Amino acid sequence: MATRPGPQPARRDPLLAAGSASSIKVFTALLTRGPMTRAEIGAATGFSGGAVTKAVQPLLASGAVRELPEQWAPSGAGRPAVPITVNAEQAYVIGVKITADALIGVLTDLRATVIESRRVALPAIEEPGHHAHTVDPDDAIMAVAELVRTLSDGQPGRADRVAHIGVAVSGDVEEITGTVRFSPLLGWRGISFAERLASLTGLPVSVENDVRALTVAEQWFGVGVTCTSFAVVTVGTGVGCGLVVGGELVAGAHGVAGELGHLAVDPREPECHCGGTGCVEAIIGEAALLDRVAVLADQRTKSWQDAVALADGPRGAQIRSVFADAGRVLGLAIASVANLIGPQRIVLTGEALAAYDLFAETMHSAYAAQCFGAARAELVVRPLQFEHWARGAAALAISRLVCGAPA
Amino acid sequence: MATRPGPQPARRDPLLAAGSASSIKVFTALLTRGPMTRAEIGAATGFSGGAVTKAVQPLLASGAVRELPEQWAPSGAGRPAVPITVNAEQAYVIGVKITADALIGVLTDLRATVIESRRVALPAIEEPGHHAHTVDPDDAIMAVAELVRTLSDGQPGRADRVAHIGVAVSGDVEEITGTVRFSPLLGWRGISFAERLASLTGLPVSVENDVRALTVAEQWFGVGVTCTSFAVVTVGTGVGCGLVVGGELVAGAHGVAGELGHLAVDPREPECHCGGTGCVEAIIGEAALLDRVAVLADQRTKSWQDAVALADGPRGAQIRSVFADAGRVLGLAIASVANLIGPQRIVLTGEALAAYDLFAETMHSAYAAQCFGAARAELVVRPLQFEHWARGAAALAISRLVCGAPA
DNA sequence: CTCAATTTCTTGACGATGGAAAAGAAGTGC
DNA sequence: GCACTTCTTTTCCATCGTCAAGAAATTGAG
Repeated sequence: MATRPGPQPARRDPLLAAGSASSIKVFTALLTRGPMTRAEIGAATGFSGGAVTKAVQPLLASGAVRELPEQWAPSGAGRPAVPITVNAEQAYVIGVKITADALIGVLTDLRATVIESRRVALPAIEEPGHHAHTVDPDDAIMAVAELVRTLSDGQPGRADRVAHIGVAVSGDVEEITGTVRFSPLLGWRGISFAERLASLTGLPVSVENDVRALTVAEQWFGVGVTCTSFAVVTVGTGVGCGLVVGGELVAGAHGVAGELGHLAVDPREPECHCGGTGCVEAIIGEAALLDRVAVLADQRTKSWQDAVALADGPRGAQIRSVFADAGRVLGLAIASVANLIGPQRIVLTGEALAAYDLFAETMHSAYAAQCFGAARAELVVRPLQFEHWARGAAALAISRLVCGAPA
Repeated sequence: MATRPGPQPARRDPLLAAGSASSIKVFTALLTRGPMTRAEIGAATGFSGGAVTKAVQPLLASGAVRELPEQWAPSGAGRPAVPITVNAEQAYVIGVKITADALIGVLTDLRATVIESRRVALPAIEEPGHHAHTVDPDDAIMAVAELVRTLSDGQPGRADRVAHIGVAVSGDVEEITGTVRFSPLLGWRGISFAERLASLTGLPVSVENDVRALTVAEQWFGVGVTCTSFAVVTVGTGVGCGLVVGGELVAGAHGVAGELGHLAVDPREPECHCGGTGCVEAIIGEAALLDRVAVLADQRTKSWQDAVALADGPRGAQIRSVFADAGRVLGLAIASVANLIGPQRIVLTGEALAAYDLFAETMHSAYAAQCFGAARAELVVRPLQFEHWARGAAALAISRLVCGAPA
């Protein structure tokens, strides 16, 4: 293997280089559960007071956290508590989501608050015999590097603070090495994405499956703050699912897990592209559903929004019943997750939420009916903003930055 | 709450009372991975040599483990290694499985090797309006206590060594307190089983859901020895599933998990007793399947064996196709587990394996077809002996005895 | 037989970790 | 100012596990 020339992978990583295990624990607690006083940190982490003081000291010294002018303290009797907060702007991360036709990139602070977001179109290659267009991996990597540069240079001095890049790709990703094993959507196979992007940008790069990245975002900054066991269900082009059990993201022994889209729910349905029969995705995935709507409306539909719009037109009743039926299937699929894993909560998100009003009722009732006993996890519906996927990638980057691991 | 009189709950537990965390780790490694030399223990647990020595010392002193006359060492150069083994007979446990019409109890050593097993019939109560008979909980507890006594007294001196009782019950069990929240099969609701049995026997008692107990057995003495992520699928009266993810048994946020029997796989099927539609259990559970066979054979069938026998009689072809169809559904259900969790292996067991030959082919092909990509976990088919459920309960007792926790 | 070489096991010093308890700090309420 | 409360810091200590040195027990070569 020849060493690739170009900017060295600088590895600016060690944000918490001085961090002992307890310091990292305290830091992540502060990062995810907002400003807290030392006493609260102790309660939240289970550490004794003394241990908290010891853990906080190096964090203060390194500028990772700072004390707040105590203002908002409830000020009862006793010595006033000093709230401590993470210096969220001490470092930035960039998250990029790669879709078949565009890149979406966000620059966020350590709390995953989006500071700037950008979308750039990707040139598509029409491949003969392939119904969807695919993306050239070299083009994509160059374009991501360019996008990273643009986001980094948005403000003077900003570039120095960008500490990590997270990339979210649909498909099978080997997270340790940041290699895209296989992405049907993009037509990629065995692309050493992280390595190549790191060498182009000089920054550490983490690559993950998009649904899993979104799940990491929930784990750190969403329902995971109060839950050790939850699922994230996404419905859009595909139907996916990220699982956190016992506080840990479920990776799957062979890198595959959360393939909710390929549960078999109806033997009458035709074969799915995966080789299975009656797959959820083959019924309520974008392609299947929009096709069905298009046939009824006698008009091509390119997005969930289009389809929703048609539900008010002629044959609206039939179109609405297509959505209602999809809602039922989705409800059953979510119930399968609840029955099998028993998570505390299930977050529902994805592009299909544009049609939420059209399928909510049947989804909820099918879900409620199919859930076994007490398995009925609380459903959290999370409408998807266009940069959410990229923010998931940013959350991935933050988690790597804080906890270390793959680069 | 009046304190119940009778023999005190003696809590003979502290088998490893002197056990520090590392000692317990070493002990469980020895228990589950057989005799090992100190060097091997170090490799297996990740401890340094010194740490192993220190951890082993108290175990040797307390008689928990012993050195073996080194015989079987591969004897290369260097100081010969001394294999160390758990004193499996230093303590016994008793595992009891409660079914609707009988108790099955086993006495095992610490390696879950069955030393003696017994089955006693339970008097059934016919309840008006209830299609199956139920069991009076008081009768059952008395009968279990009696069974424990019988197994304990099988040999002089044995009773003193019995250290823990595990009980496996179908249904919803709160393991912490050993309370049976709801068992439809037995018709129980809110029975403080562990507490009452402990007070009757003077021994610590752990109660668990039967499928989960079987899963603990696999975790400690089965596939779990080489796997940190696996599923146990049982098919019999019901269809259940125990999950181990990241080395931890999945309990479910509300105590419910692994309800594989209530995945929806076919909207054409009638409603299941759980309120869902197209549940796996309503298609291939004992009741559903035997009914279908009975109709075809024009003859009542009471067990899987009966049904299998009929497959050679008149209308055998049709009966065989019933099994084949059940195999297909089972294959899809198992694939759902594989697709969602991505375990390394899936253990298939349960009474229905009596009919394995009749459904194996369709099951395997449906499983293979429905598994998404690399999710195809290795299937381990584990024919069920009649005391396996009870041995699961014993494994539960061992795990509690060694790791502490609920009593 | 003697002597390296080798591997296993033991021991003791050391650093890291985190808890308990006491002391100190900084307020409130009277 | 004084008691009282609560938060934070400090000090001391027990535990844990690594490291390095050395003791023990064997093989195999000379």
